[in-house]
Amino acid sequence: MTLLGTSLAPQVICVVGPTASGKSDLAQGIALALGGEVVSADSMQIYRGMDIGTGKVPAGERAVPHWGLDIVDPGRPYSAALFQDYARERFRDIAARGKRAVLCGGTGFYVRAAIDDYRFPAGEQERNPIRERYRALLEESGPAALWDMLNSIDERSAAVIAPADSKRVIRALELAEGGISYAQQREKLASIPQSVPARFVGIEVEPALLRKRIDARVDAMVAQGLVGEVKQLLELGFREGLCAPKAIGYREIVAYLDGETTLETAVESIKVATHRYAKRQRTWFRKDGRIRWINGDDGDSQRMVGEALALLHGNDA
RNA sequence: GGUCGGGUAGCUCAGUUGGUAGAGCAGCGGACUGAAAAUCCGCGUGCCGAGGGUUCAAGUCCCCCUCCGACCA
Repeated sequence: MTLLGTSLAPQVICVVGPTASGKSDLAQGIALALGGEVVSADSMQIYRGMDIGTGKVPAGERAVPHWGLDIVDPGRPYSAALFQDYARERFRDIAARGKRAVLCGGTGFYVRAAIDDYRFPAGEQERNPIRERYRALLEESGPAALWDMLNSIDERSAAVIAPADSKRVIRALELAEGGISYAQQREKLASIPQSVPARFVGIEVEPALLRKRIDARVDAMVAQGLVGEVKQLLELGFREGLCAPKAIGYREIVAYLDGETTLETAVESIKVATHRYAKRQRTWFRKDGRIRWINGDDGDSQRMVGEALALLHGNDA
């Protein structure tokens, strides 16, 4: 919208798909071909020091600038709202230099926050006393009591949130204190307009094949020193973080280092958790009609880049 | 070779006094406006190892075969 006026409106190219589908290579390949720069939309790659387990493209393999990596310490909370600001700043900056932004995301929520007209209520802060209060309440009274509470304050929101979904119950309570209705926000969801000019390319991989690829990737991460990486993070107070310690691959290795499981079962759990994560990603992206899908079964990124470019050009005005 | 266990959903197993089967995990489908790799919701037809028998009716009882495990030789 702000970039109208040129026939060459530099649309952001979004590369999406489940983990291990080959997004990073495809995004970089497209950026290379178009003189672009990659902006990662990944809720875990933003953290410094979480490299192996998040599958960050190693610094030595970055042929174009990569943004959205290592922007915050693992102890810090982060959010889709912060990413929205960050990504849009990057888009502007990249465009100002005459380059093309290639958003590469596995975190569907972040992709939508960056591209679509999501309006997050103001007032974000690092330590959220209201949230902490409700969290404490959840601890002592349980999920049902919390939901009942929401139900008495904001019936409509309670109606659309499952009683066990404490995270959203808390968020709705928070919003209610500020006079905002969670339910009302949610109703607008379906009709949110796109606010950043963009094109979408998605990679799909046959599920059974993807699972095998994920398993191999997890084994490779362990071989590359995932355990050591987690140890180092723990020394830096990794446990205190709100989001980062929940990352797949990290929480399981922490459990192993705490002596709660064997390395073998930890690795097995990482694989299973990643399969499920890929499933959720598929579900998320599947419903987005803007995405043009290309097949990534063979993992041939050269071919995928060619196909993606053809697809993008074909639609170009 | 013999004795005892056991062969039931992809995996681990339940299955009451015989009335054609059910959990967990996996998997699949879905939701998702400040945590999203998070959080939550929904989905269980499988030659009950093969064959024969008893019975109105067998995963469940009897016979035989077969496979796995343990023990005895």
